[in-house]
Amino acid sequence: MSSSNKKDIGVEDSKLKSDSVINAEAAANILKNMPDDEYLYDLADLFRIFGDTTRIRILYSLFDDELCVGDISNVLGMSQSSVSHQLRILKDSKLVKFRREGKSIFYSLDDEHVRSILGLGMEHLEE
Amino acid sequence: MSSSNKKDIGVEDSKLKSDSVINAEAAANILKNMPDDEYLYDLADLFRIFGDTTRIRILYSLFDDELCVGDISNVLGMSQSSVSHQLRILKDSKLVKFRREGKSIFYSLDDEHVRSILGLGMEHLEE
DNA sequence: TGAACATATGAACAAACAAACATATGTTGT
DNA sequence: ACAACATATGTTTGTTTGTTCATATGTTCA
Repeated sequence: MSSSNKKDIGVEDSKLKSDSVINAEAAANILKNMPDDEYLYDLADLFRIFGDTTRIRILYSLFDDELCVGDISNVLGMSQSSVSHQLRILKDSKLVKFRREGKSIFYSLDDEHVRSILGLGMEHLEE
Repeated sequence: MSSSNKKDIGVEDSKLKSDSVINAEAAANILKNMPDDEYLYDLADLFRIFGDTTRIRILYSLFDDELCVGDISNVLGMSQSSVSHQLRILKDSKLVKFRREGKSIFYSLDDEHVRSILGLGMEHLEE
């Protein structure tokens, strides 16, 4: 804590917004409407998954169809180990699912949120 | 959702590595439909911004109304420096905008994508 | 059962990053 | 111009994290 949270509020301004610090009631209201910290932590965790180029590329390679690990490695020109490590992260976050077929394991996007989140991100970039 | 059309492939395609299941044409098609690397890098950059609890909390504190830096510090119980550093990152990514009013600088969400991206993330968590 | 193949996992290392501290920039009122 | 205030920024530091290498697990087929 470094600054006081009270100052001379403008005489003509009865609304919340002014050129001074908000009051304690408004602050409490903000905190009340905010999800609890654990939830926000999970949310940040989720977006952190999307925050890596390798994982983004993996997700995009799975956009239309499932692929096995070796295919992803070949398509993206990455090592099998690296792809597998990242797939585990994507799997733990329920962003991809998998099915085994013989020696291969096929990965695919787990739900529609993945596509829509990627889509919204792209929309934001186009501005 | 398509999922089971990759069986008898890769056998006669000598260009493929041994662990490939899809053929070269399919692989080329995936790459063709994928945004270029620079774009994907920007996309990962954008989501990385959301991938931190501090920034998520800042964004949520701005969900309904603008706030100045000191208000955010007080509401979230964080140092002014830390908030300011993170606001710069949010500002550079066009996730928040600001206006000066006297000594204070008021920050607010820059566009509706911020709210919708957060919303989609929350939807994904509820499953 | 053993060999070949496909994927997963553990450990080590370097790069990226957020928080803390100190300091600088910019604004207002006296 | 000076003092007080609000915010921004440079630097250091401890932590997180993605990649690589080596190895383990698991599957198929002869």
